[in-house]
Amino acid sequence: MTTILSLTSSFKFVVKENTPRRGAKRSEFINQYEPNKQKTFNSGRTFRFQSELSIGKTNLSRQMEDFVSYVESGSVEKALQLFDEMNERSSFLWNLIIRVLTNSGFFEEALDLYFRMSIEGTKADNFTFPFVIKACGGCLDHDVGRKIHSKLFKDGLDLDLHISNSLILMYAKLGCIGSAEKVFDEMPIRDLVSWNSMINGYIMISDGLASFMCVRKMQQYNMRPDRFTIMSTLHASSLVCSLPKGKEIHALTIKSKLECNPMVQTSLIDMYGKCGGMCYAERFFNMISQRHIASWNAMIRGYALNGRPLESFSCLRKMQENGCKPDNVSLINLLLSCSQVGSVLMGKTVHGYAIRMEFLSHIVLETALIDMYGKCGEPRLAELAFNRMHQRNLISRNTLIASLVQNGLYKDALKFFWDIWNDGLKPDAMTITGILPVYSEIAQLREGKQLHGYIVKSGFCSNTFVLNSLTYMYAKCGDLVSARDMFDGIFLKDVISWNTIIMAYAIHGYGEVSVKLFSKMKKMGIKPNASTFVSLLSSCSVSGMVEEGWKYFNSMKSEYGIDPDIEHYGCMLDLLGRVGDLNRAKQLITEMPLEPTSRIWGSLLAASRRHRDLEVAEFAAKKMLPLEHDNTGLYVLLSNLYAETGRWEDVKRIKSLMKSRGLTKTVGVTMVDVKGKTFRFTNEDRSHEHSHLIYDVLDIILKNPRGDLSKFKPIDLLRKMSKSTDRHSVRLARNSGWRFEDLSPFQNG
DNA sequence: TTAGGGTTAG
Repeated sequence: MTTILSLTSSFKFVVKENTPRRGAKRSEFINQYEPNKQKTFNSGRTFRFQSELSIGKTNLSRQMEDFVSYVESGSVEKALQLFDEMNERSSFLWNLIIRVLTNSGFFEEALDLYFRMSIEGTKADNFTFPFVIKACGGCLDHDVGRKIHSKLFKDGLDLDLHISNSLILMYAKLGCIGSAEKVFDEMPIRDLVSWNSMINGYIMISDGLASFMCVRKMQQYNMRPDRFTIMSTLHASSLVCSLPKGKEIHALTIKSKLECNPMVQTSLIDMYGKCGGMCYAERFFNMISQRHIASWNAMIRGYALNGRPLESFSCLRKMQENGCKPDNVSLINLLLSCSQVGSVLMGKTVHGYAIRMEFLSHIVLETALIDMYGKCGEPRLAELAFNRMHQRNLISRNTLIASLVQNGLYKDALKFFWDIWNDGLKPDAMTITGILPVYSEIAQLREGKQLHGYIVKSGFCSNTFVLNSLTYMYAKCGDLVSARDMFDGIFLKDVISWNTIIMAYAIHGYGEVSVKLFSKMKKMGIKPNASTFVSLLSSCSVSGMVEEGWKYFNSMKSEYGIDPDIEHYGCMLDLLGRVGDLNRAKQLITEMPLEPTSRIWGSLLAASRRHRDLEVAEFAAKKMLPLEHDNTGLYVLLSNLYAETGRWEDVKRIKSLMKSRGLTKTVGVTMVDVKGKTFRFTNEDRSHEHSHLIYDVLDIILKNPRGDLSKFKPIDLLRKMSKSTDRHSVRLARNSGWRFEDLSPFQNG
């Protein structure tokens, strides 16, 4: 027989360990508990097992008393030490030790002790299983969970009230809501906990409506809601973002005399914050006599979620004045406000405070720091914060990848993405949605397709977020057909899916299709948001649909209650500029209720250049210059316009102005991916050995805008090319056995 | 001894 001798406090972080209970042979399992063998768990705890020791001197009843008190107070280490010293362990003692481990979050250890219990000959009973099942849910161990359920079925214990209640929650935690419902339906007797577990189960899978329906059904069975029911339904209200529903539950809380419960109070503030009712949250919060830290934190978060970041900081000050010290959660919530303001200085202050108060390392806080640095435009600081973490998980990696992508550091993002596999982890849907924009930006369709293959293999194909990103990736990489395929394959299309496909057709110049898709979207009952109109107005712009453009622009406020933002005005200006209505464009700028940005003036400038209107161009440039004096594009645009109208003196003036201000022309680079190799080329670039050939084909392509190039067989192209004066390129093409897809512009990629 | 709990990162 082996016993646990001691629990060392060496917090060594073990990334992944295959515990023998997963499909291992029984002998292997027993083997790990050999005398003097040490075992480290994922939690970082290390147990050492030694041969049986006899103590015998201790007064048994006193020992038992101490043991129970350690378990009651959650003193895991002391309880384990005492458990270790006990010679005879009844199922009662085993149940207690498994209970304390599970309730302290040592799920893996609790499961190991459960297996040891049976090996040592003590039978698990109806008191053991609720905690063992909870441990399975805690460490998301689907296999063990199902195996234990089968064993319970065989032993006839599966219908026990407490065991069934635990099974409902375990299945919900594992995302198997169907299994949870089955357990619930088959229960011969259900108590309030059963109903609460099912209600909470729906919350776990983010199904607020199902949760409400379950509450209604529960009331039909004459079950009166308790504080757990109230907390869950408040959570459900936040999930469906329904303030009226939340208020209804607040009324029920008062009726049920549960309003004074601190946890219910926090849930109420949280619900109001998440449903956009901060005034109700404030009113309620001011009524509370004894404010708990969680209530303060819920207020701080509420302000951040409602776009009132500065007030979340004043709330923190008030909290401190009231003698309540901020904790990890307060700082996590504050970081959200820092990101909203985009103030890295405020973020650094929070970071510094966290270090001084010794809140680090804390994985959630550290991840929030990475996110803040990324959103504040400091990807290198995000990376630094990541590198300093003692423990990293998939979420912290995903956050770093998203931060790098947001800030255009695509190569670094890819490196961290591949590191996920190297570190033995598996990317999840969030990783995929984080990294996919990289392939869109660098237009690497081949790699993008490879990732698509991984998505299919990993079963993320039903995830709307993933499919939205794939739609965008294909559209940006020029493969509109695949983009449409992706969109059509989305089972639950959300507003982002529709916005993406509308934008996809817009960027390919098919504005009419975008408009049709918008009508379809409305028919399907999807409510457009501000981004929908950016996509839609861009579509009208690319296709020069002025009337439709105005119609949609005007409907934003009147039909959908959306105030046009600067981006929408920008789209309208692009549209007016494209059709050459410069006067109307100028009028729109003067009439708009927002302060024109350089983007707005830039749009007018580009339009006036296109229509060779020097007067409007100079007007726009004068307005733009104070806002963006270092915008090279502005100077270049103006200089080109002067050149086109033959004002060479002005061209010289602009060029010397650029020189004196230290501005150099930014070169635009186009990248083409051909057979796995990326080629970059710039305007008028003739560095490639086949540049004659390339320019000839380019000429053919340009003469066939919007034409279906696939119908051109290589021989046709060659025939067309043979008419070209450059015989050399044709000969070269024939000799090299050139095919259309072999167009490899410049091999300096 | 039994089950369910507030605010918390992408």
